[in-house]
Amino acid sequence: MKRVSLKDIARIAGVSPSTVSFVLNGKAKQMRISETLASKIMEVAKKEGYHPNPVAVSLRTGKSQILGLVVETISGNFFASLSRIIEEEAARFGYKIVYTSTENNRQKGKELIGMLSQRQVDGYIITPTPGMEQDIKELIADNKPVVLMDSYFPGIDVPHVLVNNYEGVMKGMSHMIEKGYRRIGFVTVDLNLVQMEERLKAYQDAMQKEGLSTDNLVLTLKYEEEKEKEIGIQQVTSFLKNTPDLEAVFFATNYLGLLGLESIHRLGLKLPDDLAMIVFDDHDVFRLYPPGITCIRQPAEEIAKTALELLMDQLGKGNNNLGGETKLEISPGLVIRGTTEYLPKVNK
Amino acid sequence: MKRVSLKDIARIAGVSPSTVSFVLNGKAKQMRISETLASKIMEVAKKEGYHPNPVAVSLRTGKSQILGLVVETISGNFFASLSRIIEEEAARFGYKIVYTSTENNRQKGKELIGMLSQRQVDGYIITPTPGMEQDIKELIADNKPVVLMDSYFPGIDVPHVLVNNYEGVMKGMSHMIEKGYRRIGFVTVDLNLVQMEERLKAYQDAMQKEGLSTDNLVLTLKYEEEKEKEIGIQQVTSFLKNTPDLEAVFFATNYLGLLGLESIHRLGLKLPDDLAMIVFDDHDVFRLYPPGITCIRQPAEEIAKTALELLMDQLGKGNNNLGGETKLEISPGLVIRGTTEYLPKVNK
DNA sequence: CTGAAAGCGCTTACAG
DNA sequence: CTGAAAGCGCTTACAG
Repeated sequence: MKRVSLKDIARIAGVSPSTVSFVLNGKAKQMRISETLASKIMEVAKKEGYHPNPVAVSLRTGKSQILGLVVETISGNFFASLSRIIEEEAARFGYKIVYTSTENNRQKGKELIGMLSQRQVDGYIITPTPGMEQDIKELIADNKPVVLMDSYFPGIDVPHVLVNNYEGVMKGMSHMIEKGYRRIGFVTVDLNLVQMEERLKAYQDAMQKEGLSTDNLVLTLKYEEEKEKEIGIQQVTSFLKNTPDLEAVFFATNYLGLLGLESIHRLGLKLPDDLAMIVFDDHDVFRLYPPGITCIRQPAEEIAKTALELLMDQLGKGNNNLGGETKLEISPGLVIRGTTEYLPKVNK
Repeated sequence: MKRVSLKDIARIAGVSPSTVSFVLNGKAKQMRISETLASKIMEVAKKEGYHPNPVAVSLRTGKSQILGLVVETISGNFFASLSRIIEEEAARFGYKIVYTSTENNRQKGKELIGMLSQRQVDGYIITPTPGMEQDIKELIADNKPVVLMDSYFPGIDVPHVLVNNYEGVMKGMSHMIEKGYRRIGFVTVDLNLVQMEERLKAYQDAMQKEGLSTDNLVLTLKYEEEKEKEIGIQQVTSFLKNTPDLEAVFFATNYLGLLGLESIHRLGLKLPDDLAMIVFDDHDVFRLYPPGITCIRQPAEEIAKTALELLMDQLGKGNNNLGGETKLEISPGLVIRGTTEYLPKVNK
């Protein structure tokens, strides 16, 4: 059962391949092909079950209708959500997604060059990690359509869409402060990424605005250590134990929040009576969790959709309704598990 | 900055394209090309930064080095884990992954035909859902390499790899029974899939073996209703409330477990004192959860790796160390959150 | 209005 | 040992 080719259709319809191609690509009237002939060709194509070979089209046109998606890790709710939505949306524009996760590359020292070298993708959506700057610059220099998600490099002028980290943390801090919390700790990681800096800054600003000191209230884990789960837990545990009068802790990432949960569990602390917790959540992980935790939730759907639109803009598709924007910040939602009642006032 | 082509390399090296092709494809000595010439060509290629155009290779050879991955939903820990591992492993064999989720298709009535019609993939790894039988048959008839994951159709002879559902539930039930639980409920969904049947059967067999009745202890949600989260929760809630002397509940899927948690929360029941819970977990979702829950965990990594190996076998790669096996069942792990101490004996 | 021809970048019989 | 040539299945100037 061989596939029927365009040439087959031409033969059967008794016309030349070019005519078939024009008709099938909707250029019939542009080429002034008679309605009669056009519809006859359409019919034959349909009857024979003709589907153009995308590989041949790609070779000829230089377009593959495939987008490269580079995420940190496909497992993990946030990135999985992003991927799912991007795939859905891309399909609407006739694009497929091939994805690569960078988690190994970073460790094995492999770059996403491997990805780049396969230049059969029409565009890239990338969640940047430190050290990827060079690769992205090459892409840009190569005139490849690129959109960054979740983070960006201040030095590189490329469209990116991410949650408004500063505003998110601010919202969360305001909420905590309003609830009466004063001694609020902040646990972060020394990843050299803008979003981490923004989050820390917002925390500091929020505290300062209230005239609250942040001395000894910030724990910054080393990135390498953080990944050693046990080491991370011990550092957080020690931080929680040795910080006097701690009333609440803000975890700057979802992963840190998990470390925090384990620490709290080990210390036998009760949420939120002994300690309240607030997390800049990757996504909706904490929906599983019992009350006593406040989450800043990132709107994965909005981020993903926007990123794809920005890419479509570059590819000349889409509605261009985003104009010349190259940076979009999306306000985060504030999610509180179990309603705010679970975050009691603190007796000062 | 145009890409260098094979022809360019040939010109620069002063040989014909064929020679370059042979050398670069490691057929130098097979074609009796002199070492000197070969290494010279290699050098030029390297110096010019030559990378073969995969699209051209694909058109010529009919192979794309791309595998199609069809999962139910990419968001969701289990499938995300599967995807990640498959991507990793596939990369080792030089394959990329393009994936499609079926969650929409099912609803919108679209089949994965869209996927099929793009026949530029070399093989398929598919998580089957009801109604996909016909598509899979076509693939087989078309001689496409296919491996099913997580489920299979008894009527179709195609390699598949999944967890041993029966044994998994058996293990879990034995554990509960050993702990002293007798009135154990079972919540499932009327999905017409082998794995669901196996799970129910194991529950029934386990109970029967102990001479325990299962009358009124099984709740089967309608698939459509299950998806309406609120309806599902209400049904489970009502089941929990109206089943007298219920000591424990076995949830047949992860999603059902989530409904169960919400129900338990709403009823104000305390885990595991008022009610113990056991879940056939999609993956490691419940690692987040507090003690009192027992999980049957599916070994995503093993499943994914095995599936890929089976596919590589069909593609003529790999080690063929799986022989002629076309069905692999993997024993599930039994994971108990917070150690078994959290599952107290029941006073009968 | 329509067809013959070139060419996208490779691979691989085939002929020396 | 090496090169000229065909061909994978399309698209698109170009010539009628």
